[in-house]
Amino acid sequence: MPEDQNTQMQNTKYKFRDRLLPHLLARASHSLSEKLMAVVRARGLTARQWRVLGSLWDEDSMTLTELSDIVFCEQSTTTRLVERLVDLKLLGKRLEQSDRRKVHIYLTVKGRRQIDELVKLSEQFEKETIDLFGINQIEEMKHQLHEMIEHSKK
Amino acid sequence: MPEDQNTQMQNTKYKFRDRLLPHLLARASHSLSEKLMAVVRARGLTARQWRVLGSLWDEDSMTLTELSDIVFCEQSTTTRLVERLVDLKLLGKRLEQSDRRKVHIYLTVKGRRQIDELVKLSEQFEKETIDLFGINQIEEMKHQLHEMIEHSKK
DNA sequence: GTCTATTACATGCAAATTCATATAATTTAT
DNA sequence: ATAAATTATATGAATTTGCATGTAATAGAC
Repeated sequence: MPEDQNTQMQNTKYKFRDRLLPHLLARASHSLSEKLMAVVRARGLTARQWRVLGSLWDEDSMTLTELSDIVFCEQSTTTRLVERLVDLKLLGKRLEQSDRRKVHIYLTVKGRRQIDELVKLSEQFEKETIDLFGINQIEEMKHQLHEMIEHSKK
Repeated sequence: MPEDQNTQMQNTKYKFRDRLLPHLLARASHSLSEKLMAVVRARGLTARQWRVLGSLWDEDSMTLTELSDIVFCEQSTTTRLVERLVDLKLLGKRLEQSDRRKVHIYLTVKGRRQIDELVKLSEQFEKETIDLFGINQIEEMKHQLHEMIEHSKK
C-alpha cells in the first residue's frame, strides 16, 4: 500500500471496507438475513419480492412510489416487480378514486397465506438476535437506525 | 388487517417492515450512502463496482471468492464485474503461483486515482455521521455490527 | 377556464444479476 | 499413483434491474 494513503487511515483496527458505516450496515443486514433468505428463495421468491410482500404485511395498501421508497429500488423496477406478483395473484391493484394516477397495491389472501410462514420465521430469527444481544441493546440500535434514516431524508 | 395477525405483533410502535433488524439495517445503509452514491454514479460507477474498488483500497489483493463474500453477490457476478473493471484498467489480475486456480485481483494505479476522491468523500460523510451521533455511539454500534456479522458466520 | 408544471406510473432497451452447469487445478482416499 | 472429491473460476441462458423517456392525471399560475 502506497505511503501517502496512511494519511487517510483514521482507525487501523479495521480495513476501509469494515470501517465505514454504510458498508458495515449492509453486511450486517446480509449476514442476519442469510438464513431466512435461503427459505425465501426455496419458496421461489427473490429477496426484493419478499421485501415487497413483507412490507405490505401490516399495511392496507401502498402506492408504487411508497413501495419503491421502502424497498429502495427504482420505481420502474417496482412497477414490473409488482406486475409479476399480481400475475401470481399474490398482490392486487386498485386505483385511487380521488387521484387516478395512483395505483394502490395490497396483499391478496393468497399472498398473505404464501408469506405467513416467512413472517413467522422472520419474527423468530429476530427473537434469536434479541436473545443474543439483549433487548435493550437491540432497541437502542433500532432507535438509532430510525434516526439515521430520518435524518438522511432531509 | 385480519384479526389473527395481531398475535404476531410484538411491538405496535412500528410496522413489520420497520421492526425487523435486517430490513432496518439495509434501509439505514441505503439512506446513509445515498449522497455518496449520487457521486459514484456521476463518476460512471455502479454501487457494486464502487464496493469492489473500495474494498481493495487497502488490500494488496483479493481472490474472486473473497471479493464475492465481501460485496455479497454471486461469484459469477463478481467474475463479470471484475472482468469489466479490468477492461477499464481499474483492476488487475494475477494468478496465484502456488495454486493456479486462484485469481488475485488488485487496484491498478489508475484505479487508485479513480476512486481516491470517493474514498475521501466516504471518510468525510462518515465523519459527519460521527459528529451527528457521537463517536461513542457510533463505535458502539460498529462493534455490535461486527459481532452480528461474526456470529452469523457460524 | 386555459396553459404550464408537476406527479405517478409505464415502457424500450441495454446492462447487470442469478441459477445451473462446465472446466480446470488441487486435495483426499485408498 | 490413481480415481474421486473438492475448490476456484468461467460461461450460457433467462430474469431482473436501471436509465432515459413517454404518457396520463392532477395541481398551479395567470
